[in-house]
Amino acid sequence: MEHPEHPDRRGGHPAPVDPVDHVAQIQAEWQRERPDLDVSPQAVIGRLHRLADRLTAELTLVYQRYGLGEGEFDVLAALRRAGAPYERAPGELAAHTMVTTGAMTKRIDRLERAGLVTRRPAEDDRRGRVVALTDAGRRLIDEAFTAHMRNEHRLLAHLAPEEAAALQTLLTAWQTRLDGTGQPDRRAG
Amino acid sequence: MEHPEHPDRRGGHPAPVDPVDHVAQIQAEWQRERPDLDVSPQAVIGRLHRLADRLTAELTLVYQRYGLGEGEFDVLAALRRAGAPYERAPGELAAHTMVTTGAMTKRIDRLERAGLVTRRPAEDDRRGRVVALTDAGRRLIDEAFTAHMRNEHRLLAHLAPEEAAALQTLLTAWQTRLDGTGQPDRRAG
DNA sequence: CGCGGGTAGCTTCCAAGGAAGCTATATTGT
DNA sequence: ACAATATAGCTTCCTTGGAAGCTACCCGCG
Repeated sequence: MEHPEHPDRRGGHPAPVDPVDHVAQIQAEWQRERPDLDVSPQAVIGRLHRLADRLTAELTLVYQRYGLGEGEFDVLAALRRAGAPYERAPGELAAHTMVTTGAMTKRIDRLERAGLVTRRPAEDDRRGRVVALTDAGRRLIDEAFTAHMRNEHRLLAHLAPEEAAALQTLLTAWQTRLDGTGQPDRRAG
Repeated sequence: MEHPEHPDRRGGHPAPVDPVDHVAQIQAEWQRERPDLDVSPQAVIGRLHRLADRLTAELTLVYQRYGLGEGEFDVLAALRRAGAPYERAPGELAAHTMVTTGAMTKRIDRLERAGLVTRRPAEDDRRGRVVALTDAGRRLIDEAFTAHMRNEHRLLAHLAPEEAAALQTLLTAWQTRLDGTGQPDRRAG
């Protein structure tokens, strides 16, 4: 992406934080180099991406404290959310967590190896499998999710309640409208 | 992540779009399973992530039309933005695009193989390298970036100007405040 | 009954980055 | 001047996920 989007990435030695505002600086450079273009959308889209990545980095820190990656956390949370007996089919989990079934197989592999979930054949349909939280898995995700929510509260506390509400409204509206008429950009090159 | 966050991922057969609102549904499930927790932050953080991923998916479609991945697009854009003669050190590019130098090496490898950039030794410092856009590279990124901005305008058009302005303000404020006092969550377990 | 399409999960291969360490070179302190 | 340290870029290995295809199985229809 041109993106001013793309903030942090996670580990490594990526860039220092910019003084004024990285996005604004990038816009200024484009202004100079391509004065024929109106790059104002970057102010929103770029900042949205940077903020999302920043938040992801913060949230990931908590997952790590429980020995979980983002993917594993997602799966455990989906199982926990399902309610007792904390079971779901791999395909359901894939749909819920928005990854392919191939990715889900591997996530479950890791969680099974860690003793956090079990995998057994489904009773009715012999193609099917049932993934279930173990006791250790349930305890872990309960603890981790509690810490996760504490963390989200902490992050959101930087906004006043009205600001948070306004932000939520705008995000929901945009998403909804994209889903609505949202045909992708079809124009040729 | 628990995340309602994590929307689309890109390819594959990930989930269908939810009727009401995936995030709201997830919140309801947590409400039932963990009534002791206040999961309201998900309404903002989750939706932010879902929207960001949705936008990324849309933007990626345009990069693909030019045979570029997100990473390559970023590098070409950073070089183009630098102004004539469109040159930068790999380390600068890594910092600008927020990836490790290892990732940058590989991006440059791909772009060099595609004939879009060249790599030559720096004159003053014999450890250094200079990455430069080729003519083909400059032409491609100029075209691709034009299409990219068209695409961003299209996506942003779903918001009224005042909405976009308000969103930008909120995003900037949040990011700034996170950068400010933003110590990560240090609490143990 | 048994054939054929659809479905579920898994496997294999590939793409892209991060982490850490290597090499060559620059810089700094004494 | 020269040893110690820092820096630039690259390389290697590992992780994660997507793409596509495989196998087993279900189910409906002739």
